[in-house]
Amino acid sequence: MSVTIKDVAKLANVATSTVSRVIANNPRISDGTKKKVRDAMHELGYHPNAIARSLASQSTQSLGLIMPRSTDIVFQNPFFLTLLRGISEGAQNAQYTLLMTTGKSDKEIYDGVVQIVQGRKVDGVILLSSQVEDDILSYLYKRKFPFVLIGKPYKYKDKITHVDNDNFSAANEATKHLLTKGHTKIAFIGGSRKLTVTMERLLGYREALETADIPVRDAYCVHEEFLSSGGQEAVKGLLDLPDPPSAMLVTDDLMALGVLRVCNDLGISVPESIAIVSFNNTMMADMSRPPLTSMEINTLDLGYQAVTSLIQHISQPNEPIKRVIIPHSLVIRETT
Amino acid sequence: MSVTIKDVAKLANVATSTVSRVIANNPRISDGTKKKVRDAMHELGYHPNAIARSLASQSTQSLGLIMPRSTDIVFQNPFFLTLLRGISEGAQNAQYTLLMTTGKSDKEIYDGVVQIVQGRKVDGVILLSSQVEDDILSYLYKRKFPFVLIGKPYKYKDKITHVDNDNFSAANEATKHLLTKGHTKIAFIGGSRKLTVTMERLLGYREALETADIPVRDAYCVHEEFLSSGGQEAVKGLLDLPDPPSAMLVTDDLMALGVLRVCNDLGISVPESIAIVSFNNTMMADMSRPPLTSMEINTLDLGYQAVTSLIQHISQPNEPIKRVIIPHSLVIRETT
DNA sequence: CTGAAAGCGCTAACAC
DNA sequence: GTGTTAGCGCTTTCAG
Repeated sequence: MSVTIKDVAKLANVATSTVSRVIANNPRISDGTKKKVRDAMHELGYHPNAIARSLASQSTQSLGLIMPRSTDIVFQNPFFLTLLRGISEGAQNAQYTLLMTTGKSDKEIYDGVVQIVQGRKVDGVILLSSQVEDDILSYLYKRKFPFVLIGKPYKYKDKITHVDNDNFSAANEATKHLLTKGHTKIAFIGGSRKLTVTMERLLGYREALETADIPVRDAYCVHEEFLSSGGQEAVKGLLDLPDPPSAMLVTDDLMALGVLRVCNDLGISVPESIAIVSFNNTMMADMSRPPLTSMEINTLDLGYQAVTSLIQHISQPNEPIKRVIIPHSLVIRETT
Repeated sequence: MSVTIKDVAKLANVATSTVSRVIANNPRISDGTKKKVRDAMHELGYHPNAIARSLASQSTQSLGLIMPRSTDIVFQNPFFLTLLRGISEGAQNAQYTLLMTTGKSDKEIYDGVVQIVQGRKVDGVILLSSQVEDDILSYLYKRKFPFVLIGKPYKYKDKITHVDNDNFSAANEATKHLLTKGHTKIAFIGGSRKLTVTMERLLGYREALETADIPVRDAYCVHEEFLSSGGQEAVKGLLDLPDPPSAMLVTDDLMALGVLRVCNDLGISVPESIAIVSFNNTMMADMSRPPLTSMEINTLDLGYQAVTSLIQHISQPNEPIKRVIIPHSLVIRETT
C-alpha cells in the first residue's frame, strides 16, 4: 500500500503520535523534531489519509450539498450555477470540499441525504430551498445535524440557520414598479406553491395590489416549474383569459424567457403590450432581446454566505442561530 | 455516539462480522439470521458509517470532479451545468456520490487534487478538459490513479480512458458550412491555445480552408477565455483589421453571444454582414436574437459517458483503455 | 516535549 | 453459516 504515518515515524525515529502532532502543527513539538519529521515526510512522499483521519477525529472537512428538487430542473437553470459558484468559493476558502448528492425523485434525494448524513461523510449540509412540508429539513432538524438552509424555513424559523432574501419585499417592490408604470392588470407567474419562496413572493405581490386597491384575481396567479417551458405554459394560459393581464411578475429569468418567446411568436410587443419583471438577474436577463428588467437577488452572495454560516455553525455549535438576509435590488432594463 | 455495528450485534446475538455480512448482503448468511439482524438494525435505527467502511474496505463510493480551469470561468458557462447534469446522472445511477474540488489558481486546483487523491477520498476522478502540458493529468497518470478525461489527452493518447467529440471533424464541418455559404474570409475565435480542444478545432478549421484553397491568416485566429467578454474582445480586434472577416467560427456559445452583442452595438447585421457558427449548442444558442447556428456536441452524453467509463474502469482495472467519441451535429439557425 | 496504547466503526481472512 | 481476530491509518488520552 501507500506510505503511512508509521513509515514516517520509523524513518524519523519518533512515535506515530509525534508525526500526527506535526501534521496538526501542534505547538508543543520542538522545532527540531518538526523539521526531522517533515523531512521524512518529504523523502517518502507522505500524504495523510483523509479517511483514516476522519474516522479518528470524527470530522471530514466536507460539506454536503443537497438539491431538494429534481436535478432535471435545477441543472437547467443558470441561477443554480451562480449559486454553486458562491458555495464553492466559500468552501474553497475554508478548505472544505463539497459532496453532492442528487436524485430524480423525492425518495432518491431523501435517501441520498440519509446516506451522507448518517454515513458521516460530511460535517454539515447545505439545503437549497425549502418546501412548506419539508421531509429533509425535518430530518436534519430532528437529528440536530448541522445544516444551513438557503431560503426560508416554514417551521422553526428561529431555530434554523438560514440565508435568504427578503422575498416579500422584493416581490412587493417589483409589483410596485409595475404599478407606477400604470399597470393594473398584473399577473403573477411563480414556481411550485410548495416552495416557501414562492409563497413569500406571492404575498409581497398581493400586498402591493391590495395597497393600491386593486383586487387580486386568482386567475392571474399561476404556478409552473422554473423552466423556459414553464413560462411558456403560464403565459399561454394568461393570454387566453377573457381579460388578459398587461404586465407579469415572473419569479425566474428562465421562465421569463419562455414568456418572452411566446410573446415574440405571437407578435405581442414587449413592453408595449405586455410588461415583464423577472427575478434572479442571471446572465440571461442581460442577454435576452429585449433585455429583462429583473430583480437582482445576489445569488453569488447567497451561496457564499450559506457556506460561511454553515462552517461557523459547525465550529461553534453553541453560538446562536443565525439568519442572514441578502439584499436585493431591481435592475430596470427594457421589458418595463 | 451513534449506534454502531456492535450494538446491532449485541441485540441480535451475533458477531459483528455477521452484521457486516448482512450489510453486504452476503449470500452465505441464513435467511433467519438475516432477518434477526435486520430487525435489530431497524429497532436501533442503525445506519452504517461510510467513513469506517471506506477505511476498512479501501473504497469510498465517491468520484472526484476536477475543473482544471479557474472556477470563475467554468462556473459562468451553462455548458458546464449541462455537463454536470450528465455526470451527476451517471453517478447517481451507479450509487456514487460526487466530490468537487475547485480553485482559482492552478496551484490551488492541483493541491486540491492531491488532497482527494492521496487522501483517498475518492475511488476515481473525472478531469474536465486537458491542456497540452497538463500537470494534473501527468500526476494522475503517474500515480496510476483511476481517472477519465473529458477531452483529448495530448500525450499517452491510447493509455488514458477519455470521452471526447471528434473536434477536428466538428470544426471542419462547421467551417465547410460557412464556405458553402460563400464565405472566404472566415475567422476563428477559440479558447486558450493551451487546451487540446482548441488546437483540435483549429486544425479542423485550417484543413477546411486549405482544402478550399483559401490561405489561413494568422490575424484571423484569436484566442480568448470562454466568456461573453472573451467573444467581445475577439470580435473587436477582428473588426479593426484592414480586411475584416465576413464569417466567424466561434468555439463556444457564450463567446458567440459576446460577438453578437458587439455586432448589435455596432449596427452590424448578422448574418448578412457577419455570419457566425458557434459551438456547444447550449440553451443560449436557442435564446439569442438571432438564434445561433451552433455545433451540438451532446454535452449531457459527454458527462454521462465519462462517469460510466470511469466506474467501469474502477471495477475492472484490467480491461483495456477505452476511448469514447460522442457524435456531433450542426444545428443551423439564423446566424448563417 | 514525546511515547505507548487504546480506540474510531467497519471488513476480511481464518477458523470451526 | 457464523465467530474470532487482526487490521485499515490516524488521533488522542494518559504517562512520564
